[in-house]
Amino acid sequence: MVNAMLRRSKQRAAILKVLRSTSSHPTADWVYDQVRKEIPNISFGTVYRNLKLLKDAGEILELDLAAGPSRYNHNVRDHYHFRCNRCGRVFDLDEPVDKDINKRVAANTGLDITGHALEFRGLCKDCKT
Amino acid sequence: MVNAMLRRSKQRAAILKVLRSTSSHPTADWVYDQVRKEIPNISFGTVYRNLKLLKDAGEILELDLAAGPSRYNHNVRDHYHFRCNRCGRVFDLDEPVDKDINKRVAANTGLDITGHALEFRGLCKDCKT
DNA sequence: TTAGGTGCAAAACCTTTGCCATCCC
DNA sequence: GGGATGGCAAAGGTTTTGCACCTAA
Repeated sequence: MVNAMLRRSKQRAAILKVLRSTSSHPTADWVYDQVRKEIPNISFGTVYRNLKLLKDAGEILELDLAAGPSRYNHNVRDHYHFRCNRCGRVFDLDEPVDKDINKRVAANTGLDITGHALEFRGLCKDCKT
Repeated sequence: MVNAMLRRSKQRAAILKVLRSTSSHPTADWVYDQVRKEIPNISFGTVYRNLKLLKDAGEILELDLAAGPSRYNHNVRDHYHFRCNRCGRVFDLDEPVDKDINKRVAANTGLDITGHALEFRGLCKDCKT
């Protein structure tokens, strides 16, 4: 519950270094491969444990767009989502979809952008107490 | 590759009915539990197979916000992401974060909104050929 | 000294797949 | 009949966890 004291370890330092060396958002698997170049016998458990510790300590971010099992929906229109932080349920939102933002960001970045996904977070009506 | 012919089956019909009965975005596990009330001996494999078939047929959507393994990032500022449709890599974007949109959507929906995640899709510079 | 950290391996989860019987067209 | 579909179970990929041994403070 309370902040556990984080001790130094070369494994954690190496993991952090690898993460800071890239501008992409690697998977645990990729981090493991990279760190093994420096610490050949590091284990997967250690990588996962440290990613979790670093995340809890606020030193890194886990891409929460990729959280939990797949979810399915019969609504095939383009739309946005809301995910409740407490119960985890996901609902459709009836908000207008911003069709220009793809072009704006494409112009700014030079990337070839075909779409976007937007998910809001908070408490749903049931969980609001 | 070509559209396989979709034949009728009571299992697939039941799965679709369950999905259409809810406004949330259930997991395969939840769908399985619901469908079992009607078809007690349906199997998990059938649920997954049909979710995939229905998705490929465009009848339902898989929430692609929850795709693939977790990804980690040392950038803890609030920021948006770009995911390449071809190579799958994820990058940070240096676009301004819209801080007002949470309030706007909260006002429209009555939900308690604390944040949002925005991810753009397309082809990265390396994959653009 | 000692609580936190590691390596290893097993387990837990979620999803896919192979096999063969069954059903629909 | 023959290809699509289903049930079952095994396998696959990702993440977590228990345990005995280390190590930083």
